[in-house]
Amino acid sequence: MANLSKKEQTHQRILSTAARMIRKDGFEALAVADLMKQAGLTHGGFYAHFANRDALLAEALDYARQESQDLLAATAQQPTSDSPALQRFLDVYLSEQHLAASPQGLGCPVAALSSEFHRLDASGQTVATQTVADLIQRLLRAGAGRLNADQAFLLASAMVGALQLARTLPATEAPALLARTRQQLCKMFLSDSVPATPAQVLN
Amino acid sequence: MANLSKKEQTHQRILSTAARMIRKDGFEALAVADLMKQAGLTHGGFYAHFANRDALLAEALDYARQESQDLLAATAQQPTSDSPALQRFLDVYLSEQHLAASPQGLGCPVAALSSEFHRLDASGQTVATQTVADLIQRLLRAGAGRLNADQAFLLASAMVGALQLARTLPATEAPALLARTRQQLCKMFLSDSVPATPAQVLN
DNA sequence: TGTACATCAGTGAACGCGCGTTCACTGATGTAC
DNA sequence: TGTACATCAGTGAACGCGCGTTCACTGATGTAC
Repeated sequence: MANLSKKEQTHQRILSTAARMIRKDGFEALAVADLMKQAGLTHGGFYAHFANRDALLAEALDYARQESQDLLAATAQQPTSDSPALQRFLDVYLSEQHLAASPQGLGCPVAALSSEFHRLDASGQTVATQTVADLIQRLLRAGAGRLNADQAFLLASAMVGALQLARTLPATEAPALLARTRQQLCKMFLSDSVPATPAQVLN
Repeated sequence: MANLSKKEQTHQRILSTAARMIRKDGFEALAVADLMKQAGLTHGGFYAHFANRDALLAEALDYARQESQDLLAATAQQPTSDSPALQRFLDVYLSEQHLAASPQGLGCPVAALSSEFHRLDASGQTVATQTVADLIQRLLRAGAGRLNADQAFLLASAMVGALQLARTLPATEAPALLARTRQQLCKMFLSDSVPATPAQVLN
């Protein structure tokens, strides 16, 4: 970040702004003039930084992916905790803060945008695929041998789906529901000794 | 359907068209003039049927909810099968056909649209909440005592998330991945006798 | 150190276009007598 | 049965607006001498 030219700094600022906007309001709602205004610029300069709006969307998603990855890594790798990495990942991902993140333009872009990925252009699709693969990879790494690829995919699906459904249900119930979902997933994927049939987990 | 007036028939035709369009391209992409054209009408007549575009979106989501509910009920209640209702529900929901449904404007509207629900207006939110609650209720009923509410929410999250993530991953891998996800979920939520720790299920 | 000039990131007016919405009108339908 | 009229679903021109994109220009920066 230190050796960026002024233009590169501006480029990053536009991307950072766009990464927030797409998570808040979706890809389609992002207007070039609005983006540039929010980044403190005028709309004409946009095309000195990006070939067109579609290219910006792909770059912004990639920026959000990295940002979210850095944040989750930083939060989950606090050395104070001695719980398993996967447990900490679940705690952060299914937290009340993360539930509230995407309306603020923060948090995991998959949870914010996954049902819109298939409308991106070809290069956007590539970034989207990588973003999903990234999330699964991070779970695999956090699982540290506890998970295989299929289990990581299922866990990622459940986590992403849980955030999206919880956001749609009444705000009064959502946080508690999400907390209980986290407990279920922890018991299913983190208890080595205890068998984890749902009936046993919850009754 | 038999006793509908001509205007009511037109209304249903617009809704049916809109329900397909939103699942295919999302809420934001639906243009009033395009919708009316696809329904075989001119755009001016739109406002004799709906207060405005937002009201149409809410009604179209509700139409898609009912349509998807009817279809799933019909498919899953085939009397030829003697497998549990929940198993049949999972088989249909995580099928290759359902994976391919939303790009065609068919299938479960939650799987097609869940990350866009929070951008609907107030009455749209109400329908969205009901649509999600509906999906969970159908799982509860299909579970027939096997599931409690929290388990149904987790299962719904996993199913919706799995479809969305599978759609983003390479099309060559997606169907097989989804099939293995279905197997995992069946073993986790349908085996009464066998303990279902993921490690045991898959290794 | 001071002046002249090239570079180029960012500006803002302008473009063609499609959007949601309005409204005066048309023409088919069905009722009144 | 036949004519006159009211109803009203649907038409299509028009509106103001914001969109993505273009491009001639500005003015700050840094290099050459």
